[in-house]
Amino acid sequence: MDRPSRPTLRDVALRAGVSRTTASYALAGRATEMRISDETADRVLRAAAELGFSPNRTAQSLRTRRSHTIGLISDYVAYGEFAGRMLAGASAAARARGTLVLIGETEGDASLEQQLIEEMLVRGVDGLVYATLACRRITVPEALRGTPAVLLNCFDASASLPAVVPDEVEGGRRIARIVLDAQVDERTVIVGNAEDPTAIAGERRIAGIHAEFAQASRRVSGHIQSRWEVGAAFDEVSRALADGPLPTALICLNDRIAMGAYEALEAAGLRVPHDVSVVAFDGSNLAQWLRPSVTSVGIPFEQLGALAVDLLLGSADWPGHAITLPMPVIAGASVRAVGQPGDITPPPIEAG
Amino acid sequence: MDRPSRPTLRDVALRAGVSRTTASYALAGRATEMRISDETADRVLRAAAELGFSPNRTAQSLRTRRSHTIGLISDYVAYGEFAGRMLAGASAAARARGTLVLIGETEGDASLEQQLIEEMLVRGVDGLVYATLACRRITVPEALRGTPAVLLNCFDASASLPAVVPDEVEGGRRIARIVLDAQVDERTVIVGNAEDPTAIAGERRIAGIHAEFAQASRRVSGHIQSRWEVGAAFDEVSRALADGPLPTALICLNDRIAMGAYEALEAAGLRVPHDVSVVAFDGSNLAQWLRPSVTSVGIPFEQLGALAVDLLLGSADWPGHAITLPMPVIAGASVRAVGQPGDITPPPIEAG
DNA sequence: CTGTTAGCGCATTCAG
DNA sequence: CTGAATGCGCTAACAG
Repeated sequence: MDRPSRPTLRDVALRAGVSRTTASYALAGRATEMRISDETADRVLRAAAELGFSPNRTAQSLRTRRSHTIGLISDYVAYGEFAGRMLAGASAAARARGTLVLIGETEGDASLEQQLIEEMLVRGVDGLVYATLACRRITVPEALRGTPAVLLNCFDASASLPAVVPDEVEGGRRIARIVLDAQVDERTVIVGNAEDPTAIAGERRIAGIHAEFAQASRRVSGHIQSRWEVGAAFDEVSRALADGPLPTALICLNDRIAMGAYEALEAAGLRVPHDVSVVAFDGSNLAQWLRPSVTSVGIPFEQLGALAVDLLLGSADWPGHAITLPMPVIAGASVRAVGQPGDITPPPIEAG
Repeated sequence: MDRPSRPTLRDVALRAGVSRTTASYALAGRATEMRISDETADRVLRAAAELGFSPNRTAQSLRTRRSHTIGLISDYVAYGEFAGRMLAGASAAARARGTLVLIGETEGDASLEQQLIEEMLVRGVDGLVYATLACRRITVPEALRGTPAVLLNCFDASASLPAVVPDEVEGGRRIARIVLDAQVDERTVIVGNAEDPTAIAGERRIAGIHAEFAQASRRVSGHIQSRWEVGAAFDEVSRALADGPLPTALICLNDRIAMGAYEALEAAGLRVPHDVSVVAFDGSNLAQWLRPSVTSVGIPFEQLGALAVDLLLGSADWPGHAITLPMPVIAGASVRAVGQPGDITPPPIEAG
């Protein structure tokens, strides 16, 4: 008493009174090409519909070597909202092309990574998306060679594989422009370190900020080193506030740092944006939940994921170098508007 | 010039100088059972290793009707950290049994849901996990009938399918016990509504809180209705603080509400836990990031996901009704300790 | 226009 | 102990 097995092509052909070949062609939409009469093709289609037939992808895959399935390997699929958004974007783009996504979480373990890639390959995936939670420079795993693959939120120095990453430098410029435009840039301080040599988001964001300030003939006044965590940021910003002159603007390298900075400012009796303007990166939910909401440059995770899949499945072209996607500014209420009264009235500043 | 195709069983047999049958048995670990000499079996294993052989799962699957792949259907895989944690737990449990996970996000669309289930079935998945982001009562989709399936973070009233859910009632009791033990329960107010008839977390948490209070011959003093969002909670708690008597303890139905409550308390010049103790549900990162960190009852998402998969793949037994998993208390610093000075010194309270 | 035939790579029954 | 033969469900030459 097994569960009733699904109808097979044979059943459809039988019911339509044709051969399996004819049924196959009709179902594949190659009726006219194969000069099958409309009447016959129609009969096949009707039979299939009545039986609720859909082709067994396993058998189809064995024959055609296309599984309509791709694999997505990531260091973390469970770390906050970001990985989920990449997955969602990739999954939606794949589904739009009739393919499903197999997931694998490596937790950064190279051996596990290789096992997962192998497991996907023996299942005949049509290709692999290799993603990282944090944007980083990587060396392509050996197991990825010989298979269609695309890098998502990471890239290889030799550009051996198509890659999709956020335009972090331009993102840095955008957030800097907001500070400059609001004229709260008298004492702008960056918060967050950039010590991990493989995670490149920090250095690129900083580079963008400096570039935009330089272009406006301005300079960033300081840099508070801090891990990208709430607690660390609270500690470091608190210390900086106690030690040095008050900043007029804080550019936090991510939203968690902004949260820590908020807490530190509040503890110091400073108000955002009245006393200090705060901007950040990531555009996470957290940025919107804080009071006032943080103006933050978001990461287009869904689009990154979707583009990676489109690249993999051939509907997008690869220019031969990493594709960068723009980072949207998500406006909050954490920047003092020009002309809005504050403790410090912005004086005209001479260019450095 | 195709990429070199993977070695096949034939190649292994050839290299070992045996038939495909023998190679198959040796590789399947059925050497002794089939009375194959150790020497021969060894030769096969070596040949396989040298060639880097692993069986083509597609072919294997077509023959055996087992794909070593399961599908996970969820309304949202991209909504915050929760869905990711379920995925991670499910994925890890599956991998431990040599199976991979196919994902599908329905966004609550029944038609899309059915399509995704069908797509997974035609790929020959060994079973399906049907998950919801919020714990809810559901009616099992028709497409799930006739296939091994397990419900994750949701359940069917008729218990037609194995289900795994957090023990929300016991979670409610635990958080209530913390408030009672700390003796900050003079004026305990619940924050959050429970209006969605299908999402049962709210009503169960509330039931647990009331039960524990009743057992201690105490009563909850009030209930602030609010959507489970930061902004809404800020508004409602602010209003309540302005209108009525000050609470001594706030039990927030999730962490986002707690964040809104924190902001409202701060705006009202009240300190946590000095003036008001705050506890919550979900145990999200947010609870740890707030200052002071929020004592929160967590949801064991990884374990829920893992257990669902174990149930599906047959290594765990189903008692015939939904399995509940305990919700761990994640201690924070948001509850005033017994004897710690506060604006309100807890007097002995007469039982109601 | 349609049917026959031959595998895709593997597991398995049945003779040696 | 081992090898030849069969078929999972489907696609695609290749004849009719």
